Amino acid sequence: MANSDGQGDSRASVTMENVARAAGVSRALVSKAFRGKGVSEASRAAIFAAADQLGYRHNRLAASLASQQTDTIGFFFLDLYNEVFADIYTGLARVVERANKRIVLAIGDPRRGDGREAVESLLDMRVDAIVLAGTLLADEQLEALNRSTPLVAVTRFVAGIDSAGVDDRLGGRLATEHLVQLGHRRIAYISYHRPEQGFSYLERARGYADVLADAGASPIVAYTDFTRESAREAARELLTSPDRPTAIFAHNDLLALGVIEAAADLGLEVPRDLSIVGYDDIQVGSIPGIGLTTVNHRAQRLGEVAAEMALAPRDAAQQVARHRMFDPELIVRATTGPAPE
Amino acid sequence: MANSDGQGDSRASVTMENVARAAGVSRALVSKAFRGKGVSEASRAAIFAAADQLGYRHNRLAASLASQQTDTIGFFFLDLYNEVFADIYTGLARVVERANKRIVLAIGDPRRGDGREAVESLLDMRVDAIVLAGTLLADEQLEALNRSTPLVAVTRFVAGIDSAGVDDRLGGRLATEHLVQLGHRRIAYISYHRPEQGFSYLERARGYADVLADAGASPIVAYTDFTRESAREAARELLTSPDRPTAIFAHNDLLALGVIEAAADLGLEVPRDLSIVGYDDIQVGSIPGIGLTTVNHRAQRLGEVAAEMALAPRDAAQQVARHRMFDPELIVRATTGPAPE
DNA sequence: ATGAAAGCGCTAACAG
DNA sequence: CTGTTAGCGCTTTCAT
Repeated sequence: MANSDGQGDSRASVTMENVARAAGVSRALVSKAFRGKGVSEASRAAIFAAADQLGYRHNRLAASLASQQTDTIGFFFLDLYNEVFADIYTGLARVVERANKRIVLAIGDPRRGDGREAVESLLDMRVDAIVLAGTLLADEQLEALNRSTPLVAVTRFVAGIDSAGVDDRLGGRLATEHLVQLGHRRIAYISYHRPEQGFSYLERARGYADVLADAGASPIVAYTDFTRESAREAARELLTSPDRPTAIFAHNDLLALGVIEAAADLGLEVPRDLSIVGYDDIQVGSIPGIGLTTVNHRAQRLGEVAAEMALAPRDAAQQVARHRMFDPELIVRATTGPAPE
Repeated sequence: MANSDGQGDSRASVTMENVARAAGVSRALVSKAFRGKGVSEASRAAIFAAADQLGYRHNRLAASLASQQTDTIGFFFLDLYNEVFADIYTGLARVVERANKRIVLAIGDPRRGDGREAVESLLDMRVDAIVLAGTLLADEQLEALNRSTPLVAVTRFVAGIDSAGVDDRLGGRLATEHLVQLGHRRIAYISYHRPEQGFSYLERARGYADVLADAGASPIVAYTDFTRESAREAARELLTSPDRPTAIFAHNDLLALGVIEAAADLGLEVPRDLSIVGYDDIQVGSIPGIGLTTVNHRAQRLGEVAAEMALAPRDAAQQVARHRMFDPELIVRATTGPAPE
């Protein structure tokens, strides 16, 4: 009795044709029944009965090919280790599901390239639109991609591309002002940088620079590759330099966690010896023992807004890109305190 | 000049047929060229030239439909907020990419159901195999699914299903013994429980019970839904009970973080007033300020092993399921200390 | 409401 | 090495 357990092999897939025959109707009718189109109650019943009797499973590949639409939104995000993307996804998924569409994911890796392949894979799948969070692609690359599939960038502003984010310059300012008010003057900024591409997520750095200029202090900037480990190293370097900073503003919370580690590595106490501010307000930052001061941009909402844009057919004639921008909010917790001395 | 920017509309997709015509060859040859089959150098060049001149993009939908294979592994994981899945994914992706296959993801949500729909979506996509991490589906459901598409369960053992994991009973024992050795007797366990399904991830709890029995102590168990918030509540309840535990062993690190929060909520100092042990050894657990004592199971490796199984065609005639089991390791950090008194 | 026929864009034998 | 001929499983007019 090799393999004859009722359910059968299921290797040879059951097709609509089979269901149609079993239900005594045409293939077209089965198709309609499955998509909730007008079908008589009798047929519908017969069809569904036949379908699950045969163990029929709708083949989305074939359906998408035939209908020329996938009803799917692609979502690329940079890093599975950065919780902020979970927030964005949560908001996105909520809206996309409500619209009865699907999401297909492509995950990048800040340690390995700019995620171009991951995004390409989304294009290959013929998604209706792509939402990008934390993309490392250059502006021109994004603009090129946008020509073949509508893009929505989260937390990133590029002229011709729809986007959702907060005013990062203001965010950078809030963070830095907070530190200045606490008496800090030697304030470093840990950023992302990809020299070969000639771009960065610059606005936060601008806000930082604005405030330092007003305070008559000079910027100290270190670069990372968007991983906690690299932030840890960058911070270590900063903190072992002759005139070490008394505060560090990290481009995001993940990097800030790296800074916290570096401080501990060097036996510095936070915030007594070093104040730290992040950006994103990820959940782990609020855990007692971390208590990270940060800038909140309501990532879930950004995901929702991005989803709405991705779902809304951009009006005819490539109208001008839509940019939705909100205000960030400073969240003061335990990693910031008065400057030493 | 409405929209005539060279690149064209790209709405009307370029097909293989177009490329073939432009290159002066047959459609079949284009197909071969794109799949690295034997094609003369001349044709190959002409084809690729024509292809990217026309902006051709290979349609995987059509390809999969025609070839009856997607070369894709589906990966379901429970929760985007639990870093352990990032580790598993990392290992999985490494192996799958090396094999030149693709991964399609389906993400669950412990707050909303058992992820059945997410897994179904993977089946709809006709993936070659599905790797499940943190699935909440019942054994029978998994067995049923396994009949239509090969499954590999990570960190979960079901008789008929391939799996990769560590000896959780041993892991539970290691964690609990550690606490007993520190003098704790009132040790609670925070678990996952889904009563309506009649199953749990039980092995860790068994290890815990084993040790408590040996120590002559009695178990104290609380249930959660696998979210940090619910662990926080469960712990709060435990910690405000008349004879509160001096130690809590959480089913995983994410839940342990919730316990840490609860302790802080109640003004309890860790580990002076309360010792905490997690399971998974996620990265954030090692951050100074958290320093979570935990059990490591090398999640990345589990992902790799699972990928290997998913890629290896299970031998003819449904042979017996393969189970790969490793040994867990206790990692002692700062959240555990001597029992009070 | 239902069915017939014509594809969607590609791959898979099989010839040549 | 190259082309021809059939489909893959479904959706879509367009009749009936």
